[in-house]
Amino acid sequence: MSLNESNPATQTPDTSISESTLSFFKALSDANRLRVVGLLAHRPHSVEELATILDLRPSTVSHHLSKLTGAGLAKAQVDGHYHVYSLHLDALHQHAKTLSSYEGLQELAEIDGVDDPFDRKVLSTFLDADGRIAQFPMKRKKFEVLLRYALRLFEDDGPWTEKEVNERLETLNDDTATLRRGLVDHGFMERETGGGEYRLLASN
Amino acid sequence: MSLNESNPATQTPDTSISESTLSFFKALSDANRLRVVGLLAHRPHSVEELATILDLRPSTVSHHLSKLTGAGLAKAQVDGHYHVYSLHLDALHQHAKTLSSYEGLQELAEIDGVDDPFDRKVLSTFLDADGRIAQFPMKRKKFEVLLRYALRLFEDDGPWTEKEVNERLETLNDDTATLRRGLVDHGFMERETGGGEYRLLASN
DNA sequence: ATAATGATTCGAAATCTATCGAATCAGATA
DNA sequence: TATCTGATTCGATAGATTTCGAATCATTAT
Repeated sequence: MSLNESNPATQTPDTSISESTLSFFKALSDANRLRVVGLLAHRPHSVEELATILDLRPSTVSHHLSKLTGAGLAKAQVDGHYHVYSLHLDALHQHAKTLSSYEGLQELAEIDGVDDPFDRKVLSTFLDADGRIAQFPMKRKKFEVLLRYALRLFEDDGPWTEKEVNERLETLNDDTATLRRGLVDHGFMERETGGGEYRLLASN
Repeated sequence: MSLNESNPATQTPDTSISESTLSFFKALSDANRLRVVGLLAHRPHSVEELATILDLRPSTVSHHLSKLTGAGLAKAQVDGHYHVYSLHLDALHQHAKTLSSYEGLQELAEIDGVDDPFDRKVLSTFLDADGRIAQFPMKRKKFEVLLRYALRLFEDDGPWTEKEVNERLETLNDDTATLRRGLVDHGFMERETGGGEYRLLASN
């Protein structure tokens, strides 16, 4: 029993992974594009040249080049009506470094859709490999990062009973009371005065 | 006018690129597989665990893992009836190095279907980026590597007239006489006594 | 201005890939 | 031995990718 199963809010698709890493590998996952990179490593080439060497139509080469530039691997320099493409080494070296470092690799499994570097850092510190909260941080600011992380369990329309809230929070940590009180005290949720049900506050 | 156009022998498909490089990038060109790598970078996981975390069926995860192991990125350790997968860092570091070094990148455009390391070295030295012979080596052994490279222009059934032979060799170097004589003198081709046409000798 | 050339975009066809469920296989357990 | 559980393999399907040719753009040449 883990995250992601009966819970609608955890059905997050593959929006994880620094989008750029994926497009980087996708760009290099085709034989012809690898050859293009090899050719550009020798010297810059125009689209037509590449088309002749690779025995492909210019439109096809253009398509490949757009994937490479999209991944930051190549850049075009317009000269006359030739578009001369050359390699852009920065992206290559950066991703090569990711592959060489252990931390870089671990970040590939980082939490979905979290862009802020501070948030990523906090989450990678306090979540275990299964995405559960391993330990609560002392600092208020870090605790709030975890609370925002917990909010993704409540993306459907509320309100929810305390029992429902607890069930969802339990996928993150057994100490549901701390989490539930945290959500209220830090202004992410409110408890209705009437039935005592919970709902989200705006701004989320 | 370059290699690869009206010539049947140059219609070589994408058999270039150290097959392993391509499968490496293909293995990492999927969001879920990247997440698997990230998870394995934290600690080894069983198929079932991964399936739960990623919210995929075990059969799907199995499929992904077979791609990763096929690329040398992961390896399974059978324990009980659990298959515990862990990262295999060697492949990662090796390919990361390819990406960081200029020569490594250039080899991505290396010549189709040449496996022998010595041959690859010679060809990368004496061919230009378009696959033409930039210069003739002095050493007999290296010259023969180029002659074997030239043989791929004659994969259809001969014989060919001297004019036809020259036309094909011209795609490699303007000095067709040197190449043509080389092919004969080193025993790759023979000239018929009758009509003077050229044909291949066996062993090729 | 008109034509020509190289590049890109668009739409369509063929191929490949990710994913699932069902069937099978292999240890472990009763 | 029979059964259960986790892993793999197989077949099917929906979706993505590669590739082409035709149409369009932009820039140079006539």
